[in-house]
Amino acid sequence: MQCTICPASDASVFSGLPENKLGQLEPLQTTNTYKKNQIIFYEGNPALGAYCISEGKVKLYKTTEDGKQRILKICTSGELLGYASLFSGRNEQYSAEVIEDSRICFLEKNGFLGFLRKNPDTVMTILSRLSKETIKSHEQLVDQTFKSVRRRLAEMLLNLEGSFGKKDKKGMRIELTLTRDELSQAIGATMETTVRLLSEFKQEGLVTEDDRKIIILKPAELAILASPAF
Amino acid sequence: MQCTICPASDASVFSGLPENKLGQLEPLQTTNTYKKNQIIFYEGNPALGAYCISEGKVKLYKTTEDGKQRILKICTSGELLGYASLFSGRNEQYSAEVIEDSRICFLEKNGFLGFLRKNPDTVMTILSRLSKETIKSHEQLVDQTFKSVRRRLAEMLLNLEGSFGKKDKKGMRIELTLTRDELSQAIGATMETTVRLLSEFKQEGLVTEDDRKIIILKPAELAILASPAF
DNA sequence: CGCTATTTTGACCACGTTCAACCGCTGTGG
DNA sequence: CCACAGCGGTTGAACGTGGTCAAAATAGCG
Repeated sequence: MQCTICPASDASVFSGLPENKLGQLEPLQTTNTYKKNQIIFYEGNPALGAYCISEGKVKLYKTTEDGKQRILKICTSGELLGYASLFSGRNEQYSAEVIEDSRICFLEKNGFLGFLRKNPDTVMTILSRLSKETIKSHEQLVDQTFKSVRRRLAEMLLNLEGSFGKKDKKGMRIELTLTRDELSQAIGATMETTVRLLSEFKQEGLVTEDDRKIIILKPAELAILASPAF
Repeated sequence: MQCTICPASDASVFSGLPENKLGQLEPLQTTNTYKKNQIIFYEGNPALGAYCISEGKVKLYKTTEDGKQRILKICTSGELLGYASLFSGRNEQYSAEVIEDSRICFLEKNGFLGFLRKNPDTVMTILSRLSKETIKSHEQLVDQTFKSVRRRLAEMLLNLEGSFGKKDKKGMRIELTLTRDELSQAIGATMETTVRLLSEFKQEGLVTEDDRKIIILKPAELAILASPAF
């Protein structure tokens, strides 16, 4: 895969780079394809480099000692994985698993760092991304501390709509197949409560499902559920 | 305050910079002193610059719509505040309140960014710090999701011991006066449960208190409480 | 078509919150 | 000097959200 013709180049941290700079990036990377359920790396692995998603979807999650998982983020084209561990000199801090067939470019640590040394603008872009990630993570922490599962679920559905929603005859269709387990791991609840709440939402006519994809029927009412009073 | 003689310079993101570079930093900053309970900035304020703690202690916290607070971090000499908002172009994402008389240097946004443009090493140091912060925040999220309050409290006490502990005739004394409210906000629980658990810990002889400071008597046993089984 | 994985439902229970009262200390004004 | 307000801390009782455990139903897949 050539970076210059990568469909994700607009959305990536390399967006805005002149063509010749993008060209310098190419020899540093190796492109791999992954099938659904493949693991890109595990939490605890040494950090070998960064991973740039050219196409596809990846879930990032942490696992507890007793095997429970918490999904931190679902990433898609243009997003960079595993860079915080790289810059902090730590091992990988989460596992990355492909949830939709993907093409992902690996940027080996030293080559990547060398490239960054010559491209301060890209460093600033990465700094901006990482900052947003920290901010997001802090928000998630507050949500997990104070908000009910019901509210976290409503918010998650609206978030997913924002990231993966496609207009559909019935409503906004979330183009992403998550198991109930994954959805519950993304909001920090058990599968059972998530299932119960989701069927409540269905009975209230807020959402429906089609081909294992959730469709948001009444975003405004969901937004009310996601608001302070609940 | 001159950066070249700042007691925090070793611990700061400017550590390792040659003296002349540090000198270039000085005209960019203004030093302020703050008394306990003073607010440095509020969540939602426009991000005007970064704040470098020369001396003292500061709590960073987020507030919910209904006034509840969650402490994200307690910062001390050498730590930089408010930089994630700066790099992401957002408003301040948390409030910063002084919990112990402090001397804090303000680095105005444009001057600071200009300095960084000429000091890529400092940028990489910041990148490393921010990465660690993100990692920490992800860990906190997982803890908040799965661990009991009892366990979070035990871990917090050990963390505080690590950051602020001083050897004492009785044990490790945490040199930090936190109210019960603040301690509970730092672990994401109510004051009542925190009080109850803390008095359990006292009855079990794990900790004691003296002059409003917690003293860890049996770190090993606390560490057991902080481990998976509990 | 049988078998496994995923989802759904039910019953029960506990952790932690909420609400309320009370204690002990400190500072303040009559 | 004492009364009392105010604040931080402590304790008790009741409640409810959400987790656990178990079993059934449904869907996916060889």
